[in-house]
Amino acid sequence: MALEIKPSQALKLWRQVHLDLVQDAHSDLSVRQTAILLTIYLELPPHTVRGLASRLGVTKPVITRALDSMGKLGLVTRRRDETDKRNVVIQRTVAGALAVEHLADLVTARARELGPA
Amino acid sequence: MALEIKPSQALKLWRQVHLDLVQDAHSDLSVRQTAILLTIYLELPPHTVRGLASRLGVTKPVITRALDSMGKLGLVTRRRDETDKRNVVIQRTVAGALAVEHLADLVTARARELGPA
DNA sequence: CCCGATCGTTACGGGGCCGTATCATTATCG
DNA sequence: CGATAATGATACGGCCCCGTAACGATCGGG
Repeated sequence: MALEIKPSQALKLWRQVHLDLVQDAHSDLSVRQTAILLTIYLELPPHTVRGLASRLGVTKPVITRALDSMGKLGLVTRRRDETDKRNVVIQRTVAGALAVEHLADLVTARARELGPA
Repeated sequence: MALEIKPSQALKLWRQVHLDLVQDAHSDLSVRQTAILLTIYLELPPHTVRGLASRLGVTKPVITRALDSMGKLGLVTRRRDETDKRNVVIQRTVAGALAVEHLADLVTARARELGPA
């Protein structure tokens, strides 16, 4: 059951949601951070720094720094893996889940307003 | 003719396209720059710095700097308005149109791959 | 004609993110 | 036990973006 969307509709949707994001003071996430956040909340745990780095095709420091920033915003938490203390397990938070849900609402709402052109 | 999309589909779409953008070396635009680019290419000309600033809810220097960056990438061009030499008219370019088209293809392709959940 | 208003740009200080290289900690294997 | 590998964090230098404030150029009304 694929989602049929015309290129012009896709652009309108993309633009409108981005306008919303720019004006929303709480949405200060970069493209990379958004990709990380959604991967954490959509793919099955556990998530590690290394796993996210290879999944996104970026270096590990990118993930570490993004987790620092998102941690300050309360969107994710880190905990050491007790079975292998080298690993760090990234955990979801209530605030993070709310942010993801907010984004989903934003996209669906703007999609609903799209015209046929 | 609204576009019906479920929240879970919206999130999957958003995530997948963002993963593509992160891995695409040519896509180095921030959220703000993307909003500006799409506004220029989707809304009717003429576009001015002041108009874009008020449309996005940001200050004028933000627009000026974004146009500088996007100009270096060849995505837009500026020209002084001869009738009122205080104004600057932002113009589209072939490279910018291609970039917008590429984004549209990306979104539509990923939407087509979505499952029903 | 002049002075205020408007437009876009630039200057400044601050902060964030990047990639590479390196580090400390921990696990693994001979 | 000791050497090696693996994991995540940190240091460094560089670049880009931000918001505020100021600036030069241009227009327009009195």
